[in-house]
Amino acid sequence: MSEHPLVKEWLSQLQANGYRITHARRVIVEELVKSQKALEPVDLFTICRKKDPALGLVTIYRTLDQLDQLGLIQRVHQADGCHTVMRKQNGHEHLLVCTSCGRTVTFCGDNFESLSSKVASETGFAVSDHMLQFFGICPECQGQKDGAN
Amino acid sequence: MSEHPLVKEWLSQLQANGYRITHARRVIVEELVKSQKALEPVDLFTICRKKDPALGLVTIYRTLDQLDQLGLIQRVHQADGCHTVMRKQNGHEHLLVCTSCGRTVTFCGDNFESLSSKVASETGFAVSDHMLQFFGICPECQGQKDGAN
DNA sequence: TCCTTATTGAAAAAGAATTTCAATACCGAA
DNA sequence: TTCGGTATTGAAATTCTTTTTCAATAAGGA
Ligand SMILES: [Mn+2]
Ligand SMILES: [Mn+2]
Ligand SMILES: [Zn+2]
Ligand SMILES: [Zn+2]
Repeated sequence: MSEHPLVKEWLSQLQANGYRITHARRVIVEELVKSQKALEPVDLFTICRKKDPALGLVTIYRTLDQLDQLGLIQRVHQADGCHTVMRKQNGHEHLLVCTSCGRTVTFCGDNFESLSSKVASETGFAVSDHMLQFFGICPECQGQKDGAN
Repeated sequence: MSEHPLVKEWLSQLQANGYRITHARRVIVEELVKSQKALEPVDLFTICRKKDPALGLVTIYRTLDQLDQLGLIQRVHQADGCHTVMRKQNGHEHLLVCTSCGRTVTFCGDNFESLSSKVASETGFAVSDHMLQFFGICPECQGQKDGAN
């Protein structure tokens, strides 16, 4: 029952940017914040509908756009495209994604300082950002396939 | 006029996998191999149509699928999705993508050996792969905005 | 050259995302 | 608390992308 502190934070951010706090937005934010899986818009729609049967898919798309503009969510890259989203991690955190079920965990410890400046000077590009993800099979999915584990 | 050696290589690979070498496939492969930019299917279609005005967009999609299955191309991740493709680099090479024009160069030098095994043991995931891209502005696009450079 | 069949492009269909619009819910001002 | 302006909503229509179907064609081995 306890409300995830990020929900309050996100709703405040929306409000601070001139958006109203509506029932639809609250439901969507709650589900996005708590999800441990990368979700497609239509997945999120299905989940949110259980809390608000009148919700429209179009509101999912609109709200995702808004949260994206506020930098609160990110697309998750997978072999077949970037159709899922998750809440954005801190700058130094990246995603490890289960290719079987979409479950994610985060990790940090990458350090591209020297590599990116080396690449920048060699190519003339002004390097401003990076995207890093690890892929693998989560413990639960390993168990299902291997039997006893 | 000289033909890119990769064209021959890709066509051989297609043939080795039971595909016929057709005019459409040759044109598509030539353009993909030579492109320095990440391309959307419809971009590739427009480009290839200049060499083969009868080409159908559906053949672009089909050929991209085949090349993808052979591991010859990869999706390029960008902030708004993964709608573009490029030829795949060697395992240790990654893409630096211009967020303004899509031009790409490659770099290597990342080393996730120890990080990925650390993450694996901490999370229980079987980590098998990673995806890394750098983003920035290429020299040409820098010049256009800044004036003299 | 001939024959088999993989491949093709057009058209239709399916799927995903966006736009339009009238009804409604939010929220600040009385 | 009520009221009123307007941001937000869901349904429907539209647009954009990708896939499927199918008859005609072209690749390439015999
Ligand atoms: Mn990082
Ligand atoms: Mn690497
Ligand atoms: Zn899993
Ligand atoms: Zn991606």
